[in-house]
Amino acid sequence: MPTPSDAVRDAALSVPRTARQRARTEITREIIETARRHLAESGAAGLSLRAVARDLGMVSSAVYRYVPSRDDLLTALIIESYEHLGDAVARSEAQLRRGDLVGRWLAVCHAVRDWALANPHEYALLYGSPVPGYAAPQDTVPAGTRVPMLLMQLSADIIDAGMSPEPQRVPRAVHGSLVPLREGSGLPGSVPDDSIVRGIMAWTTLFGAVSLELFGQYGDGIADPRALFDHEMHRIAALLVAPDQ
Amino acid sequence: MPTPSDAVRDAALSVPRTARQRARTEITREIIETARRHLAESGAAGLSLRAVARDLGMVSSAVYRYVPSRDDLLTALIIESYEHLGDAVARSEAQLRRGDLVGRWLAVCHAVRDWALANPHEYALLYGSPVPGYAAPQDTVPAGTRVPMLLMQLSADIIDAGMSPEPQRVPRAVHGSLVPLREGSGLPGSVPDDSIVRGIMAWTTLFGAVSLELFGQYGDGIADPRALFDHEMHRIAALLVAPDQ
DNA sequence: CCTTGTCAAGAGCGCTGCTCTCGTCTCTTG
DNA sequence: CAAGAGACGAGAGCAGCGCTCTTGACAAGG
Repeated sequence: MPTPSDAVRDAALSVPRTARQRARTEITREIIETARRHLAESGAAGLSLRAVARDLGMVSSAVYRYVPSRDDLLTALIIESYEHLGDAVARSEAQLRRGDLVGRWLAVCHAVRDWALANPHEYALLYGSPVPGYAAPQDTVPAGTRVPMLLMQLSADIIDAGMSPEPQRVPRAVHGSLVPLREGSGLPGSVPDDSIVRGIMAWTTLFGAVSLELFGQYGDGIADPRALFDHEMHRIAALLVAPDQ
Repeated sequence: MPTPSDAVRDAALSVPRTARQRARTEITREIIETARRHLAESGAAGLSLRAVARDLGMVSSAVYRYVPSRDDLLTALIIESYEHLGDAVARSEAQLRRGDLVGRWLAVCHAVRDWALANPHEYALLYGSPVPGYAAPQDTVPAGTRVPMLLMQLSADIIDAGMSPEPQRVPRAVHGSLVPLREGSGLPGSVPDDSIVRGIMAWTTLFGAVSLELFGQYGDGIADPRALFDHEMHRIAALLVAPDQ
């Protein structure tokens, strides 16, 4: 008695057994794929289970054999999109010399921005207002932390290279605030609070800049958003690694 | 022959003449008010013209005499929300001594965050993913730039007080990128590019921090978001005004 | 072979945004 | 003051949505 939730999971793992099960995971994958195409074209708000079914030549009720609900389909798309973004960023960042810390930071920045510009609806789904009530369940967390994790690794590398800026004192309350993050991320205890704060602020500014641009907050006030973005991220770089090179 | 768009505008201006017109602006205002209540409770996605009509004891088609479409209603709510946020921020910032530049910056930060926490759905409507296709027309621009304008004024005051940090060199492309913003904001030409960039980055980090927290990107990694936010904004303060006090 | 379980299809419920018509009421003009 | 022009509320209706339930056909396993 396979439930639709199982189908979504199996489609990701893709470990079929009988012909029935193979067909099942196959169709589930097709549904998610078609939904991803619709998402890219019309955005999350315009994603319709019925339209997806129509595209696949099946009737809407049949889709519910494979997907429990529209929200679950969106959740699957969220996870998939996080992975796509994570892949794009990791791929871009991996091309640089490990010792080129500033270069790696800038690579992450532009990879995020480029991906967001290429996939605006997906980015909006990930980082915009949470659409379906407050859907985002625990399933999306591991995928969603990939980019922040990558930045944490970069922070650790900066420390190892002895390129950290003069550590700044961090208030007691902030130290306590970071405890669950330390535990959840497996960050070595030797990383000082100051570095974590710097990492968070860098990620915050990166996210903020991309979102402001993509969500139209600049209006037509900024002629060349890429130039501004690049400059901003260069300035943040000075926050992350000491300028003495 | 009053069009529904006129009704929405008149409700804001409220200059009635005949009894008919007074009733018209009155009802239009009630519609927007009820819609704002629904927005606060269920979010933009859950806002239904029919539900608003039901709440007002009228039939759905009657609402269309006053509001051209759901998107226009949302646009009206966007403008109203921008004004509310702008009021809250301006009120909070005005309470501080003009010379207390860091204090004014922090007041703006906490006013934005407090308002966002108190009105999450409104904040999501303003700064989250643009819901209705790409609605946000020109009407929302003046209201939407209130907070950034306030920060621009703060930047100008910092310069006037001679408290600006050592100006940093700004690339040619970035200078050009800022031209339309200079023209649109009536900023005095004496304000250097560097100050504008600092202002944009401050606004970017403020916006990013509030959005990351409100949209659930911190997960449960941050125990005391307010403490972290306050600390981050203090650090940004050092970017805006020279630490020599 | 035959039972069990999976499947696609269709009908249907309640909701949505939006349009059109119709009878009524009000304001304005002759 | 009366008559025509215009604004209005109510209702029916269309197409779409998410989702549920029933029905009949098919395949898998005992």
